Amino acid sequence: MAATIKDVARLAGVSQSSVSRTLAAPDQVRPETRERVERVVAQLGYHPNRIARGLSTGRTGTIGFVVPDIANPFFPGVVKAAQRRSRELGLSVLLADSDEDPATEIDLIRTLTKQVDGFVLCAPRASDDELRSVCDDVPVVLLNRRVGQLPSIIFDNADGIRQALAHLAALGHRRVAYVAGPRTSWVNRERLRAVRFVAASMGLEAVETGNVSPDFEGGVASADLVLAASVTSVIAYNDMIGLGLISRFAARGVKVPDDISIIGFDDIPASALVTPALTTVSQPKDQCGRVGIDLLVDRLNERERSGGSRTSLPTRLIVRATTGPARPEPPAGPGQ
Amino acid sequence: MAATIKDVARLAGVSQSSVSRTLAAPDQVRPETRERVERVVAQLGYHPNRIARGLSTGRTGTIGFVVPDIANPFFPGVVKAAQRRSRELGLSVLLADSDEDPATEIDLIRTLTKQVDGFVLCAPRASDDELRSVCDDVPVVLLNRRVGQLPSIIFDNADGIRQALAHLAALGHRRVAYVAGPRTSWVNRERLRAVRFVAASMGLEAVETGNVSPDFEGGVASADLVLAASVTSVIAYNDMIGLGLISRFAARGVKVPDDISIIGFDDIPASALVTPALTTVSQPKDQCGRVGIDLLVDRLNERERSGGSRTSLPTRLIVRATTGPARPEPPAGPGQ
DNA sequence: TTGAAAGCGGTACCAT
DNA sequence: ATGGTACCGCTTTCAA
Repeated sequence: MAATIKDVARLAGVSQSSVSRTLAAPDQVRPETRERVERVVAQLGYHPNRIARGLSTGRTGTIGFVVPDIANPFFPGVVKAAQRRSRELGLSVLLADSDEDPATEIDLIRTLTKQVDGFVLCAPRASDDELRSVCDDVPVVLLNRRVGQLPSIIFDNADGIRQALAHLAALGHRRVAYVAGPRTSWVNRERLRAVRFVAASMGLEAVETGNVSPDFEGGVASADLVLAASVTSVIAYNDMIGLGLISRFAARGVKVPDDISIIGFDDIPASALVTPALTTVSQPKDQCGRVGIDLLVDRLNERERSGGSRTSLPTRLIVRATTGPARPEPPAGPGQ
Repeated sequence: MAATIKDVARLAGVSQSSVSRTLAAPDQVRPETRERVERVVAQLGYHPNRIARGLSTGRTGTIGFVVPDIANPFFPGVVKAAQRRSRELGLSVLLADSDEDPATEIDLIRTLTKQVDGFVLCAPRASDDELRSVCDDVPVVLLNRRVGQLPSIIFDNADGIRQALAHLAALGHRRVAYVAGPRTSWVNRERLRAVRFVAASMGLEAVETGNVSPDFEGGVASADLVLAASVTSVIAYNDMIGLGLISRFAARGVKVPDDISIIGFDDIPASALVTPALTTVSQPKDQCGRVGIDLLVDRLNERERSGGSRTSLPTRLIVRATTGPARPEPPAGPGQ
């Protein structure tokens, strides 16, 4: 079996207390003693049992990280960054996948609550009220979701939309479609609002083609609607929809970007790999994951500051091959 | 604070032992007592502290899941399945990302060892010896890697290669290139060996274009080599390389699949999204993740069976748009 | 069937 | 500076 603090104490001829101190507060122990302990620690390859430590300190050294769907290409990047940052801080990450189900999400959190010091909730699907109630029991940081004053990190969606629309306007586009994601999505509402507001302020005409599922199929399904809308450009709720649009446009012989320009959101890995590569609004996933951990750790340490800090991360337009100058005339829709 | 077993015991007017029993072995307590306890449990929303339980039982209810790179599109699918299965079994998953670094990997495992009941090591990068030594301390299941008799789950790479080559042969191809992945990769060696063996047995001519990094850039870099090899078809070590090939071929005006057929490996999500969609050998990621957990749990329970069970999962060719009939003449390479 | 009590491996307070 | 010791929350003998 692995060595315990007792073994170390015995072999070093000191008390458990001294061993514990040597590890936690080396300067509180005489160099002589310290060295003796350290030698034994090294010799035995002793590593304190974090579980046991957790029991007495109340701190587990573990952070719960909840995502709706780890297979969704947006999340791995965030998880990776969070993971890396946690390691730097000597923390572990307990990952939980809620399968996009609000009930599972809450259930997961409740079950794990005592195993972790706090949670980073990535784009949580639960209701505001549920989220609030969870926060009463355990420190939480929200990613990509804002609920009251709870500490959260979001991306500057409005500015992303602004950059996208400015880009299109500069290319001479006047009519742009917005393919909306799930009606229930907080982020979708944010982007939709921004499209309306910014388009108006830029003198662009924004048309909405309705809500679709935020995946490839959703994009495929909305492609014909977009065409029928006689626009020269389209902004998709996310990249998966954008990819679906590209695919369906190709199948219908609509040239991208000659006939129509496409802009996605998220900059998922696949966007750079397709042909033509998708112009997209990138959200700094790594920064998001890192800051998420940092914010949570801050809260863990400074228990006094109960007022949540709300952070906004910049987005950045990445121009690739799906955007180009507007055609003089919009492409003919099927019914024209 | 959250309720403890003491609170429940006091309110129910019984001992801690009875509460513990009510939860662990309900049939060992008088129905009367049980009901009283259960009522209080419900009333207090009591959930046993898994950390504390872990201390006394030596079981944490947590499984360590180590991946080289969660951002590698192959892994999220596996993780998701493992996650789901763990949840079904009431287990939690501690995810660790080694950043493709063997040293980090081992370090991670050592640190986490006492926090978990066992590990599932996904395509571990460490050496055979290191892996063996780890296994002395904690139950481990290997995914996509075989080390001696250690319990492991691999895919039937050879059969995947066989299916791929048979498909190409049926399309009339006679010369096929294999774009190899990292020389150090266990899986690459497996596939390379199979290519040589199976091609020979089918009367196909296999040419090797050398090792490249297993990513998009690797594919791009090898595309011209493939062309110069005057083959009509190519099998890539993995899909990312395949995607790179598609991209570079498109840039060079080489038509896929008319001029050359491409087959990838892994069936990562992006493969289905690109145009033309990539024909690929699919490995059942979900099954892999699920079985990985099951196998580990088996070992956890039946401590006697120390002989490792070695499982092989079937692979399946998914024909999409990058494979077609062989051209009568191979495309002209640059130097011809 | 039930309760008392001894750990599990640490931490931290209190003396010394 | 060091050692003794009472917990942390739960499980698990061992008696009753």
